[in-house]
Amino acid sequence: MNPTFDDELRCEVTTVHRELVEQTRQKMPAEEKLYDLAELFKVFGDSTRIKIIWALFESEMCVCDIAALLNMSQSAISHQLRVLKQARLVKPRRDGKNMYYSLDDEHIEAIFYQGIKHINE
Amino acid sequence: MNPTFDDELRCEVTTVHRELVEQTRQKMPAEEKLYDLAELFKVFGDSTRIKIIWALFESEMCVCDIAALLNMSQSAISHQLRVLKQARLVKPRRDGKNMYYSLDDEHIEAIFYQGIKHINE
DNA sequence: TGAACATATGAATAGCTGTTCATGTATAAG
DNA sequence: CTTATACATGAACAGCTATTCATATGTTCA
Repeated sequence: MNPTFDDELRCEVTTVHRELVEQTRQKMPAEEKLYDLAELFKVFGDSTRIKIIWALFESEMCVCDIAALLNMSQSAISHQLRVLKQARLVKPRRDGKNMYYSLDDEHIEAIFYQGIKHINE
Repeated sequence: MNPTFDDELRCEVTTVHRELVEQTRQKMPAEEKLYDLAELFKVFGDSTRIKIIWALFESEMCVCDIAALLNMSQSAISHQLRVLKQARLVKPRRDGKNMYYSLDDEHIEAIFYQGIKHINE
């Protein structure tokens, strides 16, 4: 069942550029893609996670190293590592009692680099 | 006053790689930079704002166009445009009763492109 | 000037998020 | 087997956020 024209262009006010809106609607990526993109950036949108990732640019680290580096509790770091792992941004490696985490994506640096360029303007 | 060695390496557990932690600490950007970076990504971390930005890749649009395109209220869009404006990601242009918004940053596309590459893996 | 339109904004609220605390699980060593 | 260590995890809670609702501001036109 197609939505009606009114459904697609509902707006409290009346000055809508119908053609532009229709064209843009058709060029937009699937709703799900845009949602996933927002979810990815949401993961980057926390300074603790940003710090963890930046630390891992340097080297893989165990949980306790990261906790000491950021002066935060082991539990807090572990929770955040789980978020990063679920987003497939870091991956764990067990060595005895320690879990070593490292970056699992080659795009992160490019994303951060562009972000830095923006905030430096 | 320098913090003590204990202050810098506090961790509930004991296996800390002191040298690595110290080296990494010195290579980390200033706390404020990392905070600002997180704030920037936080702006991208909402699907409504992602959709607005994506729409503006196509063309500048007035508030009502965007509201119609996303089938959301004018007020909701206006609030989000304010967030984007404060982050210096969009800029407004008045034409009569309408406010036209357009992108105000050339890094956004590169950031989104890398993000898309990650979620497509 | 007054009415209609387009947008902005403050208050309120429901839903989400990051940390802490307590506790569970996995590994190593004696 | 027991203990200690390193990490994970569930519950709880405080703080934040995105939307709605009501209303204000700014612009055009008659």
